[in-house]
Amino acid sequence: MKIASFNANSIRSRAPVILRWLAESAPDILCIQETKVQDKDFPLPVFAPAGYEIVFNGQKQYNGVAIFAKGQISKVTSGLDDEPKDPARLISAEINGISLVNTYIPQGHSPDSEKFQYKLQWFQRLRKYFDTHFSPDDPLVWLGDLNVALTEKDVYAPDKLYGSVCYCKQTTDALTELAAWGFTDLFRKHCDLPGQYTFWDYRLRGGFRRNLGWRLDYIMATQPLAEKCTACWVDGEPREWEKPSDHTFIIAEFEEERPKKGTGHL
DNA sequence: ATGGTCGGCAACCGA
Repeated sequence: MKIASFNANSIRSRAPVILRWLAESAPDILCIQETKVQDKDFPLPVFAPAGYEIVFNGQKQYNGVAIFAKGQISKVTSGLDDEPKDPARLISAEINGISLVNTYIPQGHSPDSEKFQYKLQWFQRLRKYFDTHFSPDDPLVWLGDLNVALTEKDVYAPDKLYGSVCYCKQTTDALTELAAWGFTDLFRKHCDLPGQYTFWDYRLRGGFRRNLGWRLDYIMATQPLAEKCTACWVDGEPREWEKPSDHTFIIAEFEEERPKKGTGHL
């Protein structure tokens, strides 16, 4: 069983990339952020041949989240509980007995801005959301573009970049504290290497080739699922795609539930 | 090089 995450930066523009990746990687679940499309314009016919059930919640121009799944999707909700709910930044569902929370956390603009305070509040509100709806004992996956690089291994130039909205004390503390609710960072569980990124700024010349990246996209899981995770890796070369992008895919693999011996018919 | 390039959408905002 495989679960993946991808910031599409426009699902309509990135559709050919997503279709090809789905065919190659065959995830059971793919969560997408920054679809940048209103629900009435979501390109369902484009993705129909891939054979996924799709749920989504978007808005005009910015944000937007979606879940693709091979299994049946149930209990779909959007947004945080309190105002502003930000329904185009959080979509939750249940698939094959697993709860999923797919988030696109605010980027923060600059550390001295109101938008940065809003970003920090988002982590506080998300903790309340987890407290209200889940227990750390539930099989729960929280994934998406969290807009935080957790440690010096997660950015290309930690000394130079420390203090930016996606890598500073407030944001790394916010994510560390929220993860302490009961989540394991599945990528870090399996790989201790620096230089493993999911985002490269378009504006840096040769940024991908020079690996001037950030690890901003995560697959987090509670203990019952984290212990079943057998691998987690970043996948794809986004500057080489037919529609080059600034994010790449992250994917986690879990043990299949196997029928127990001796319980079948002879 | 304290820069620059995308996407949506039609002048700029957001990343």
